[in-house]
Order: sequence, then C-alpha cells, then structure tokens
Amino acid sequence: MNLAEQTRPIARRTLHDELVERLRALVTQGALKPGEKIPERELCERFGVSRTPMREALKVLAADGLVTLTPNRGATVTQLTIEDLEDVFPVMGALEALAGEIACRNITSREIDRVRDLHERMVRHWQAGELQPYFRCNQQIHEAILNATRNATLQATYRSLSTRIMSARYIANMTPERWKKAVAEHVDILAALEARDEGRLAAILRDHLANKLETVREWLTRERAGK
Amino acid sequence: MNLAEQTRPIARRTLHDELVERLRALVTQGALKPGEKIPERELCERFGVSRTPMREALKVLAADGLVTLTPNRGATVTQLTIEDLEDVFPVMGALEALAGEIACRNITSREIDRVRDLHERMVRHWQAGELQPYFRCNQQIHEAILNATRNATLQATYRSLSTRIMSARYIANMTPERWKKAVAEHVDILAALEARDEGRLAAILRDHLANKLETVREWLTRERAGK
DNA sequence: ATAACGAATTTTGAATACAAAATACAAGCC
DNA sequence: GGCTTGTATTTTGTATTCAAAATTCGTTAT
Repeated sequence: MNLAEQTRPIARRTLHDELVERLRALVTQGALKPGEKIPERELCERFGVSRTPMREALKVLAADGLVTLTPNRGATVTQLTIEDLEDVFPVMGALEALAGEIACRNITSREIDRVRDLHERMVRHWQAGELQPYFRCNQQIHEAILNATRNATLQATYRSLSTRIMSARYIANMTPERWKKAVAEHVDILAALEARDEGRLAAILRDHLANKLETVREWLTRERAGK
Repeated sequence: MNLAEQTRPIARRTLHDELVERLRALVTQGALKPGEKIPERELCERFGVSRTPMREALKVLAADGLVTLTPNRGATVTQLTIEDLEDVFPVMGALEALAGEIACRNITSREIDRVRDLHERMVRHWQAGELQPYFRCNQQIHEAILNATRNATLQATYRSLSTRIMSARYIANMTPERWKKAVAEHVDILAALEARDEGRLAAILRDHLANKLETVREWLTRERAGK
C-alpha cells in the first residue's frame, strides 16, 4: 500500500447512508417481500435509530424504485407487474449489450481468466443441478463484464435496474430446457469475450436478457394461474 | 375524460416531493451552477419550509446524481468531469438507440406528423441561426421519440441521465460545421422514423449521441484552455 | 347480524431542539 | 508579514416534538 492510499480521507458514513445499504439488503435478500408494508417504527427500533435518518433512507430507495411511498400511508416494497418487467428487461438488455461491447475493448486477459473460471464452475453447478450456486456464479460473470467496462454510469444504471428485479426473485425456477439454453448462451458469451468480438458479445447478451424475460413471463403466468 | 379518470384519487403531494421538483428546476435552469454549494438554510427560508423536507429532497437528488452530498459538509451541484461525460454519453446513446427501435414499432402516424412538424421548425431555426429555439425543438423531438416507446423504465432512465448533463449546458456553442452535421443527422432520423426502419434509426441515434459527445469534448477543451 | 358512524389510537409529515463536526476568525509565534 | 493554534460561530446530522391524517375498534341503528 502506498502513501497516497494510506493517507486518503477516512471514509465516514452517515446513518442514512448506512441505512440505505442495510434496507437494500433486506429487500434484495427477501427479508422484506414485494408488496409488503415496511414497518418504519419497528425498523427504527431494530436499527436503533430515530425516524429522521430512516425516512431519508426510504426516500432514497423510493427514488431508486425499490420502495414505493404513498403519501400519508407509508412505504411498501415495490411490487413489479408483468408490464413493469417487460419495460425493464429491454433496457437491461441494451445496457448489458453495451457493457459487453465496451468490456471487449477494456478487459484484461487476467479478468478473462477469471470469467472463464467462473464459467466453468457455473457449468459444473448446472450439471449437478445446484441452482443457488449456479446463480451466484452467473451473477458474478455479469458483474465481471460490467466491471471491465470501467464505466461508472453504466455500472450504476445497470445495478439499479438489476437490484429492482432481484427483489422479486423470479428466475428461481427455470424449466430444464431453459436452463440448458441459458448455459449454451453462456458458452457463446465466453467465446465472444475471449475473441474480443464486440458485436457478437453485444448481440448474445441482448438475446440472453430477452430469454430471461421469457423465463420470468412463464413463471409469472404459472404463478398467476395458481402455482 | 372518462369516469375512471375523473374519479382517480386526488394527487396529493408531500413537501419533499414538491421540493425535489423545484430544486431540480433550479439546477437544470442554471440558477444553481455545477460545483456551487447549495445553501440549505437559505433555500429553506426561500421556500418557507423546515430543514427536514429540504434535506429529504436533497437526498433524493443526490441518489439521482444531480447533487453531491459530502458528509458533514453539505450539498453541492454535481460537477461532471470530462471523464464522467465520456461515461454518460455512451449509455445515453444505447438508451436512445433502444428508444428509436421501440418507437418505430409503436409510434402512431399522428405522432410522426408531430415529429415532422417539430423537425421542420427546428430546421428553420437553424437557418435563422436561432440557437435557443433550435434546442427547444431538438429536445422535443427526442422527447417525442422517447414517449412513443410507452416504456416507463426507459423514459425514467433516459431522463435521469439527460437531466444530469443538462445542468452543465455545454452544447450551447457548436461550431457551424457541427451544427450543420447535427441537422443532417436529424434529416436521417426523420426519414428512418417515417420508414419505421428500426435498425437504421437506432444506428443513427447512437451516432448522433456520439457526435454530441464530440461537441462537448471540444467545448470543454476550449473552455479549459482558458476562454 | 350487518352496516354505518364516531371516538380512540396509531402512523405519518413536518418543525423544532440539540449535539457533533466544520468553518471562520483572532491572538500569538516565528 | 505569514504561519500556527485555540476559540467562537455556523453548519450539519440526528433526535424529539407536535399536528394532521389514517386506521382501528367499539357502539348504535337498521
């Protein structure tokens, strides 16, 4: 560690910033479920803070779309409709395509190694039928591509949308065929990345997202039909 | 107006929501300039509100990137660096390309008429060298395309980025050549839209944004050189 | 029994109060 | 004079308070 790093300002955090993070985690990890009312008073007690920073944090999450605030009626976890998802996925697709494009230009071979490693682990999890670990690897691959862009705006924009749809953890059940197809797409993703073929990677990623929307659509339809 | 519309709940607003809008206007209209400190106390007095809703509003704008909050040091209008802009424009390009693509599928002929009208007015303003009215028309055209997508997520995401770069009103001076080129691109945009040629419109819009970045880059370089 | 009304309670929005931190400023020192 | 050091003032972050709105729940009338 060099001097510049050792002497950079101590990262101080305010309560509301800390709360934004904690609340986001509560939502994405499913402790607070979509549509559920957020018990402001109770959360204040649990975190040991007053209502002021808690309310500031909720406002921020609402601006981010993760929470819905209704005047005089408090906060609920945003519940996305099928129509919302049909709006979100194309945007994520465009962003992920752009990410792939830029990543091809900027990614280091070391980072590609890491993606390859993640990819191989992911495939093994698929073969073993381990859904949860599969998703962790999957997520990490997309994160790695996103990070390789070195584009802060792209990263922030994508993560905001990604977090929003994560609160509703749809993808949790894919049909075996869809799962197989997703893995096949990932083989292409890795190949395009290794070849640094911008255009192809962009196209595959866009497609990949479109297919994900199909998975979600099927899931929601079945869900609605009564599980 | 039908019954459903007439009887929808009366839209009530909270102070902080109102403030978010007012502050955003102050920033985009240049009453508060990038890098400037935001005088919290003074604004509270001017709007006749207490600090609580004002601070909530500032938090929201910070989440949106329009304002920068430094712990224990208050709020400033976010000052974008050239590097920031180089991150923002490609993302906006991808989003605008997607917007064009979707718009081609959904836009009504009536809406196309409106775009054509705006386009013609814009061209006349160019011929007359009227920059300000030119930009108003320009902006309205892009808004019309965005609205034609009927995609709320795309609209919100694009507007957020658009607002952020608006606070710094770069584009204000283009060279005559760049201006001419921008108009030529708009001729193509209109043509592609009328032909409902998704692919072409997307490509042009992406290009259009890339050129805009060039304009900004030139401007900032000259600015920095000390003019 | 059920629906409608109204008072009591809880929750929410906003203002105020207070403590901690930053800034401004003045006195002393080289 | 310029630089440090300590103190006063202001600003910021959070807690508390207060008023308005919504919700709950018991009562009454049908």
